[in-house]
Amino acid sequence: MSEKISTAGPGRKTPAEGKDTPPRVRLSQRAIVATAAGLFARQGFGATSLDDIGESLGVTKGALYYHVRNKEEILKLIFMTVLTVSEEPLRRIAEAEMPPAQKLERAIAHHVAVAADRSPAMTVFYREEVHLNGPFAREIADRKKAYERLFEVIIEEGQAAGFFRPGLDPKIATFGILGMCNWMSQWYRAGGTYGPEQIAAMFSQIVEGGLLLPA
Amino acid sequence: MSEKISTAGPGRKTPAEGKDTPPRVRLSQRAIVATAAGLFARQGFGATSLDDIGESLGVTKGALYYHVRNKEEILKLIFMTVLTVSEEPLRRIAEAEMPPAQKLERAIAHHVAVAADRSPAMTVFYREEVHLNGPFAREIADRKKAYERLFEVIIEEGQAAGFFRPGLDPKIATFGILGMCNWMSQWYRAGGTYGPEQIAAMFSQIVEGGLLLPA
DNA sequence: GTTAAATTTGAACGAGCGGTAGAATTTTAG
DNA sequence: CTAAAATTCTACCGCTCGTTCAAATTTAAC
Repeated sequence: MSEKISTAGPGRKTPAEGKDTPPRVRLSQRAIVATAAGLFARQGFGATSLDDIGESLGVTKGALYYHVRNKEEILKLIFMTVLTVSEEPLRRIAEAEMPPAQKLERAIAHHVAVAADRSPAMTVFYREEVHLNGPFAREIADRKKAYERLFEVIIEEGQAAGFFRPGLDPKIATFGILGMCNWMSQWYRAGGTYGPEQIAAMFSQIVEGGLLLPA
Repeated sequence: MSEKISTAGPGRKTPAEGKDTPPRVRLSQRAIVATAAGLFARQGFGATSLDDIGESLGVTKGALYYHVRNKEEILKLIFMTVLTVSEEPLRRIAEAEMPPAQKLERAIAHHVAVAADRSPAMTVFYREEVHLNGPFAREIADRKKAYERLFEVIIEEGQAAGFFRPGLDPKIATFGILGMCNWMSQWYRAGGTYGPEQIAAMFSQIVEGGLLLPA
């Protein structure tokens, strides 16, 4: 799961590299994963062949196997990417000293930002989880649950501090909030009417204040 | 898309049938679709073979082809089922004479009820849409959009009538609400702590009143 | 330029799957 | 019981796809 992540082998660097050689994208594990994420998001994991991925990269599928163990590993790497990008920032927000409402706002903003920024990977993350098996599937499930738990705790704190409506199950509220955000993978497109910040603001408005105007 | 939906052929009825013969489940299009929905939801469309479906029904895969044109049609029928069950009740709610808040509550309750009642089909509906193609894909997309539009209108009406917070884009609000509900396919299990009505009530509470207590 | 490592190619294999057709079996009507 | 219709089974075909591997090619170091 976490062996060699090195992208370039020994015979890879040009003398004048390291600051000005971005013309052609060298085949690498990262490039494969990024391209595959896009294809998986658009066509589905099962419906995307290694030939497809190779073609998108201008390479034969055989070449992929030098950088990646097999198709499953590509999928695994996509999942790892999403979790890696998501977990730590949220943990920092959860641990920060802040009024609950602000914590929740930032957590939502963070989650929406990731959903927007890593849109294809996010789509794969929440659609293709069925294709994971063995201990890795377990690991992902656990970390996902831990991630959700952070939202839960924020809500619990808000309730305990008397800021949030009591009696509302924090688990369900969390499911609702994450549902709102994660559903973005079904409609959000970069360059649309609203950017991530605006979407996050609207979601926060709904979640905190509700649609109803005070009578 | 809508040829023979008949479940039993001419040589099908037993003299004493029609009110007391439910012991063994006869193979039928409906049974195939129901079983397939469960398998598709659990393993994914692409990862479920016709052999799997046949085995779950105690039948060879060849038998399936007497009731269904091909694998794709099974998927199509699942989509039709979801839409058929969802559309009309929501339309009735949208057209009813009711205060906007109540309309929204009923719409949410309806959607949550469908999500809970048709959980596997719903999971397939929102996960395997990529596998549709041609005019059918278009039809589904259009009807889905029309369904969302009904929520949108309810919110617009609420804003116009001065009950709902103005300035909030009804499209985004709709995405948020439907996201909350549809996300149930990722966590809801029948027999859990809360039933559909309770979940719907909590979602309504969040969407209408928000988490924040009036200061 | 030469050499060794790194990377890619091209071809092939084997498994699994969707689909098909005719034979075989079951069911219903008379 | 019999014939016809309905339903299921068995066996098979062709195709796609993931994977492997030795050969060919490119790249980097000296």
